[in-house]
Amino acid sequence: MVQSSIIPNISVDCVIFAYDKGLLKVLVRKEFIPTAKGVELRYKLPGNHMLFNERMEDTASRTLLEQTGARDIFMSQFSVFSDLDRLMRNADEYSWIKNNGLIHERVVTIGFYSLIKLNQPKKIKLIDRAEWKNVDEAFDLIFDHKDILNAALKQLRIDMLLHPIIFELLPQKFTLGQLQHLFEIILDQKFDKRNFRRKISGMKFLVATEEWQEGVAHKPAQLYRFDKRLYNKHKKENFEFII
Amino acid sequence: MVQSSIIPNISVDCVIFAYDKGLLKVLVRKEFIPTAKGVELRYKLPGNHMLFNERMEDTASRTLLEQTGARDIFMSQFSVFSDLDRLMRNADEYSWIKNNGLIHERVVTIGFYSLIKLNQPKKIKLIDRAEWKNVDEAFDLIFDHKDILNAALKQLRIDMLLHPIIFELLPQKFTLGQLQHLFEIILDQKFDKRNFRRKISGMKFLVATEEWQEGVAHKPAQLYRFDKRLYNKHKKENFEFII
DNA sequence: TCAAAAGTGTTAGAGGTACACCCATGA
DNA sequence: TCATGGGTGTACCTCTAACACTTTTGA
Repeated sequence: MVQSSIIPNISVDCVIFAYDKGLLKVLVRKEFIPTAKGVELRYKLPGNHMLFNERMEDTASRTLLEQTGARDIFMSQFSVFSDLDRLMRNADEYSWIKNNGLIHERVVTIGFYSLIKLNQPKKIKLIDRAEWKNVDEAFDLIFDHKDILNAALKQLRIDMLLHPIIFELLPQKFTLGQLQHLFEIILDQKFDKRNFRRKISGMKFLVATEEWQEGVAHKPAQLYRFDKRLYNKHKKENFEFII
Repeated sequence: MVQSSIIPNISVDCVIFAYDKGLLKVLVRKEFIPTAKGVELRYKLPGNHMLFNERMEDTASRTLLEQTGARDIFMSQFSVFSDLDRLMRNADEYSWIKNNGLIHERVVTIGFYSLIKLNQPKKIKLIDRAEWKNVDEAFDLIFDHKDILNAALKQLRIDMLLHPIIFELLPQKFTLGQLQHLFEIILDQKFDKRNFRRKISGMKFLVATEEWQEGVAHKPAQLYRFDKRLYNKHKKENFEFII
């Protein structure tokens, strides 16, 4: 891809969430920023400038593919960030990215958030310098990327109550305990186990498989899966997901 | 403002809603497009290219001010439109806007929707060629503006259930009948009058004034107002609006 | 045998839904 | 006096919230 095909004033930034070992993770890229005090390690969200022959969704897919090696990842455009000083809040960060030659003084960025299954079925291969960070430990992000992350989380919290997107973070087959726990960590709110399961069991599109957990030091849980077809049938009547 | 300060690839389009005589209106601009068959009357949403020294909200405010003469109008950024052919789906429309000299081949537009009080308290003065159209009669919009309008409506329907924004469309003092009717026409759904009023009366931030409707050919209704302070107090406990 | 999560019912209260009549006003 | 929307109460039912114990497994 040639340099000239880049739209200089528009970029797409991706907030890629994953659920791993009971924690909500976000994908960040390590960057080493030279400052007066020496080289500082900072993080940024993955992103790219939009190309002239791309829709914003294409730029987002390209970024996801580039960072994780995965295609067909769930993504949702949630907000735009256009503050005049968004790249210039910190002089060191700005001169660093300016020196990388990729950037115009004024870049409006379109925020996408993505949900990705870490285990199955697609293999995830992070590129060099990309890493998963716990969402609540991702503070030292450059530019306005912390704002973007917070806005993504806020949108995710709304969307997950209205649409069945939470399953994008879980393996194909999961336990109700995992499902409940994932709700709890994203919403930062505890649910009563029995009430949660009663509500869930009213959802016809959550179907029990004949498989059980293995190798756990407690009573193994039955595995469930999300049935998209059943969901599409039922949502017409039920209007939406609504947990 | 000089031409050179325009960012050529980014625009903001505004879907401005209003409630008038029991109908939901949207502001459109008349455009006369020369075609092989003669001059055709088409409509477009108001919008502007972003300037280099503007945030997207500034571009939106500028557009609102320019079209209606009003400031401090409620607005909300809801989506971005970046399809490659979004300005070129129709050759006549494209050559018309290209001849107006304002446009680059590739423009990504940021969609805002606005809610505006037609009667009070600010005086609305539409500029030439702007007019209110019933939302369900706004079909012949150019470019992808019909898509933008539909997306705005969809977002409005979600937002109005979660946040107390519906009052932005009503006069400062309104009847419960108006409020219910406005819900009904936006959501395209009927509500039971008694149940609606019971629910409403649980909302402490909707306060009855000591004024009544005048000049109506039926029993005059009591006027209510939305109290933002009370809302801000109560929402902490109640989490949100949620109708 | 211990620790850890799975799995399961009941009750009380709150909130939702469905439904019909009289009232005040201007035309 | 008629048409129009305003204003009101009740009964049923569903959903929510709160709560504790037994089971199965690996370590």
